[in-house]
Amino acid sequence: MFSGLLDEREKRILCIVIQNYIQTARPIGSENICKNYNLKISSATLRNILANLEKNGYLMHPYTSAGRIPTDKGYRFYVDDLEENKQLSVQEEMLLAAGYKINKYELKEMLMQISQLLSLVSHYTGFVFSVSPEKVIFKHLKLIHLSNKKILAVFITQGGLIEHRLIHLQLPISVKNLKKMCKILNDELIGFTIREVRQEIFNKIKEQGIGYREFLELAEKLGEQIFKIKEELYLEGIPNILSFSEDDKKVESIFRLLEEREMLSYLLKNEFNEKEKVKVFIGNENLYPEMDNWSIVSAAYKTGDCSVGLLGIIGPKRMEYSRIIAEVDYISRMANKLLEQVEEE
Amino acid sequence: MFSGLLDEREKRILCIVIQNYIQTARPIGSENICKNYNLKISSATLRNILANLEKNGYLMHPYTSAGRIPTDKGYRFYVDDLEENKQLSVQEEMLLAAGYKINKYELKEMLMQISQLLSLVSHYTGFVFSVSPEKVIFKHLKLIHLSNKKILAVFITQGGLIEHRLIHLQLPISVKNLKKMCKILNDELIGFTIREVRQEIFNKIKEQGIGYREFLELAEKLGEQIFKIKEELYLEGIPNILSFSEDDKKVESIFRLLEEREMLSYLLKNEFNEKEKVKVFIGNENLYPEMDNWSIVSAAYKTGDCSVGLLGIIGPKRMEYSRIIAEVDYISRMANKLLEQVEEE
DNA sequence: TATTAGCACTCGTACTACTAGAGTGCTAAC
DNA sequence: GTTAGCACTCTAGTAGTACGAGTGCTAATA
Repeated sequence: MFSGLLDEREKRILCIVIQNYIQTARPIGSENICKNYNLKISSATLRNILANLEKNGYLMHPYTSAGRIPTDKGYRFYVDDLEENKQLSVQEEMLLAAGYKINKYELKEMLMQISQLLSLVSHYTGFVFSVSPEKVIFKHLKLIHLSNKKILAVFITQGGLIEHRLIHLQLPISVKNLKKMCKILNDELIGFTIREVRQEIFNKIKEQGIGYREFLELAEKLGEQIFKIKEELYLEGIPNILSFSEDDKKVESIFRLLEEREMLSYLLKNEFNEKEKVKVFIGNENLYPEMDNWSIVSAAYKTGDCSVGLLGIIGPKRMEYSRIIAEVDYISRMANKLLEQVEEE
Repeated sequence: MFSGLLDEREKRILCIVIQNYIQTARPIGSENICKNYNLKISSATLRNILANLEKNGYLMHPYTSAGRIPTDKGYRFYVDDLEENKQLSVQEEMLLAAGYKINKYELKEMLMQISQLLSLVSHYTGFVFSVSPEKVIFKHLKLIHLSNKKILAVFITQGGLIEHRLIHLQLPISVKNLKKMCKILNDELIGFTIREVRQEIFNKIKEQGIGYREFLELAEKLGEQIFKIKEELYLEGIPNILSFSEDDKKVESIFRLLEEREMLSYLLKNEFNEKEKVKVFIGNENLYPEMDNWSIVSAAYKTGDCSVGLLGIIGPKRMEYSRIIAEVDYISRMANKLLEQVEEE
């Protein structure tokens, strides 16, 4: 028996060890496996196999006479092996479809609700990480004249995001001029990303040569105040994750990590390109030492303008991957469908 | 020495015990107090005093030969005693004033930033609990015609809250009719609370006798979709609270409690009337058993229309009350000032 | 060559026993 | 009212021990 690939029996046993550990959070030993699973081999043979799996890095044991627990490589194998049959049961799917009404009227609220849904069904912590401003495309701007010095600006992106802001001007502007300005901006800026809009808006107005000072002021303030969307993170079900603190008290560092958003931003930018498949990041695969005992199951979602965000769940490394992957997969597909609808309408 | 009120020396010693416990999280005994604080009495006298304080319910000791720790009543005394000189140092005040730029352009974002600020300076978990819809007063509605069947509705409350929503109609509506509808609603609904608006909007349109079916549809959808604001809770600095889990793992239950919002809603409705003073809720004073080891320091804030919300921090019962009270006080006054500005402008 | 039984060995957990020390409460003297 | 002295109590920490789960190795077996 040389190292390298695993034969069927080894796979089977590896999966048993992992599933057992996921369920019980305890190491399991050869004797116990023999007793509980009807493998037609003795515990001695099993020990040989386990030793081999350990030699190849799939398992480890915390001390000499403890049973085996999976390594990250072990989990990785398990998850990859699983990935094919990640299907929700019909009941679950119906439950998900029927049991939750997502609000389609406001993108932000919708994202929040999706993250709630993720937490609800997974029993871990759900997150939705919104799209980065480089990818969001401007569609339409409305400037509403509340008074000569008070303008309500509302813009809509191609993905259906709506942002509003109250703008206070130093120099008064007339209704007529406001309309003019609005038309110019809509004509000039359509199709730009929000970041570009922010950079260009002042110049566009200047170029037009209609250099009323109030135009320039408004353009400047619009750029500063409204075209300034940022990545947002919706986290729901935080208490769920707390119940898994188990051995170490590193939960705190996880939340610090999440609050910084850097990690999710990194994943979004580097790990998800076009495909919208569910991806699993196990323990140290996340590159952050704080994530040592945790895994992320996530998928990208697309808004109407093809910008991408990230959604998924964070849970302990020993999570029920098969269930969770199926759930995240389902919800991400649901999210994409919902977002398409927002766009169409 | 009969029970009842505390004399100066007793007060002094009570405060020493509490401060010590706040700093070290350990019981302290008579001998130690004598050694470290220059009281001109022996440890035996001290023991008599401590026993007396315990008899009166200000202190307790977890077991026979442990030192004393404060009870809720003890903390309460300490905090009430403190309340007078809750002043921020000049440096701190300047730091707070200079170090943080609150965004004044969007109420929701502002509230979120305030809660971040609370967490940042207190090192505990900051919260801002927004106003209940019964108290928010309608000011202005804009209906923006995007297409015949697609309306962007934006409304502004007297407190400066802006809400928008995209409305999809079954029956097309013309620009002219939309304007008409908008005018009617603005005339009829000004001064109502949002809850009332929601109840009345359909009737108001009906009463006008201009019963085009598209008017009724729009009125109905407006009521359903946009005049539907709810209490919101901004929580920041969750990791901070996790580092205080100490003895028991009840942090989880705290967060479940917070997610439910009921407690804060209760406080807001029952404990804060007109005055905008900082209030401290210690341990079981909160009525929720989960709060046993935690305290809330909070203050009400007012938006322009005199509706009220709650802000503050949640931290371990043994927190640095004097510092925290001063900070919450300062930030709540700052918030009120900011909100006044929003209104004025 | 793969499988198995047998067995010595390892190490962590759980339990017990013991000690040191911190702190109390009481008493009697000042 | 204050203080010194002292017996008493209880915890935290340490050490010792027994148990048992599990391993890894060896030699026999199919």
